[in-house]
Amino acid sequence: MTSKVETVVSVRSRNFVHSENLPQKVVSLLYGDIDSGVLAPGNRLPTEQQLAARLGVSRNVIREAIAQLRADGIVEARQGIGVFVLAPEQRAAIRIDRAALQDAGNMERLFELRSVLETEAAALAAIRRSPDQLAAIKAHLDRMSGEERWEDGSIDADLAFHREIAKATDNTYIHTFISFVCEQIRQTIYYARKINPLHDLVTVNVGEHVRIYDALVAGDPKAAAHAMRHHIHGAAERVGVKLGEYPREAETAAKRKKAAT
Amino acid sequence: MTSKVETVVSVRSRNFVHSENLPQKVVSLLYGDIDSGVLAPGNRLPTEQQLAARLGVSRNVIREAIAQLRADGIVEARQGIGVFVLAPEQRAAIRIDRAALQDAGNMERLFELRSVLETEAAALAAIRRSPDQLAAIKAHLDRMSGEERWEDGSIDADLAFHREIAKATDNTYIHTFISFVCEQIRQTIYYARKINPLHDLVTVNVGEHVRIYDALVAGDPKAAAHAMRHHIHGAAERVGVKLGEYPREAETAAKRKKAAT
DNA sequence: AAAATTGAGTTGTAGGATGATATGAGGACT
DNA sequence: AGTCCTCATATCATCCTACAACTCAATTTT
Repeated sequence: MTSKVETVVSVRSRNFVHSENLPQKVVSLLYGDIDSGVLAPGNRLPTEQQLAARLGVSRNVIREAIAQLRADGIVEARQGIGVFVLAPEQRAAIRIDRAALQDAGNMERLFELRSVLETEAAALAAIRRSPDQLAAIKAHLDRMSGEERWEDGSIDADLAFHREIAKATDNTYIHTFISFVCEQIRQTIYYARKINPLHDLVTVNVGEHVRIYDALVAGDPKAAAHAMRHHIHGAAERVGVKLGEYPREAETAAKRKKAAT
Repeated sequence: MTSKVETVVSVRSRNFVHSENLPQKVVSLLYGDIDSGVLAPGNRLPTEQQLAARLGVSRNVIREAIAQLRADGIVEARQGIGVFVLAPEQRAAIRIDRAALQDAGNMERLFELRSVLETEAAALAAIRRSPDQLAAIKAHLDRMSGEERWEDGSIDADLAFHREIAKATDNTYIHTFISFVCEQIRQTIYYARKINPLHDLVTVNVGEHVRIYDALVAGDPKAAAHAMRHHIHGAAERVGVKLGEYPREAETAAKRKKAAT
């Protein structure tokens, strides 16, 4: 078999809460210990037997959990010695706790990341989009417009619209990252709709998308970036999140006080 | 025990041929079958026992391998039925061969993503950075300046500088994403130095960093973004990659021909 | 003192046994 | 005939024991 070095970007476990595996629980637990510093980088994990005994599961479950951590680059297992926590620089693993996304503050940060990524992506897409990609983007836009209310289909079309733009950047990495974020957004929206019914501002939403699309057609990166940023800020507000001022256009914000973390 | 749903972005590296695990081999094998279409989306995998018998390993090994595929969102195991290959849309898992990073084109895309992310991050950091974070950034800058040539230590300090800025955005997601990209960059640089010795333009490099730092101190997001963008384009050139024009400042580029993907 | 041996501890692999869950076949009842 | 129930079967999920391979340190031997 090939000895490739691969990079895997993965969205783990969709919204099925139904039956979380035992190994998954162990993974969450160990992740928590590592994040909270109980298990610092360089530390050795308890032995598989100890973990099995402490958590009341079999050693196989522990092994599957550790296999995942190892696959994610969080720990390193050395036969005959033990399992060790890797330094954050080495681990290069992103973990987004989806439960944390239900916090409004985290949702705000997620939308901010989205703004950062997609604003520039729109500018790139405006320059590079092919006619075919324009058509695909238009198709999603039409599908979105067809919906009367903000239903699931509309959300799917909305996100597909954004993914298509990301694809039009002709940059796999940007596409990958934005797809990833979009998936998070989808989960977040599903949750947000449970706690408070969203405003049915389809008209506004579609209008914002149309402006983005027009900028792409015109091949105007500046306009595309601006329209995208405006849209994402609007979308954030519609799910109950208020983003800060546009960083690039509002230097005055530099004077506001910032509490140290 | 918590019932968290998690999302993980991970770098998996199995270039170490020395001790490739049995489960890793099985993962590679199944990945290959899925990629090549032998196992199409919707198909059911052979049962654990069949796989174990066919590959001559124990079921535990098969289980660990499948657990990883499941963690990556490639397959879905349903108790009592079997393990099924997910459709690419559902799987939301993209595999990037790191060998591809050694292609100049991919390196260019990676730097482009970096530009997208860090430009905006610099603007945010200019607004939000705390005094402590400024000090930390300065420390990395000094460490970088101390090096005579572009050695490993200098590279580490360089990347740490960027990570610290990402951290100063006060946005965990942005920080995480940029850290991830930085790690890819590090791998890329190590490779790039093998094929052709890099230019030792430490002075230039440090100068660019100083400009970024000054903008952060001044709290000027526009200047920070501009300095960062300029720096990343310069850094890309120093490793032999020429990025396109600044998308936001050069609308004229919209007219250039673009071959469809 | 240096080298070889031994032993304990740990992860890696093997294989069986049992529980949980989904599917489909067959029969009983309406 | 159609519906519902029960049961056998297939499969994953978990548990268990045992052994192999590896590392390290203490012990013994040279």
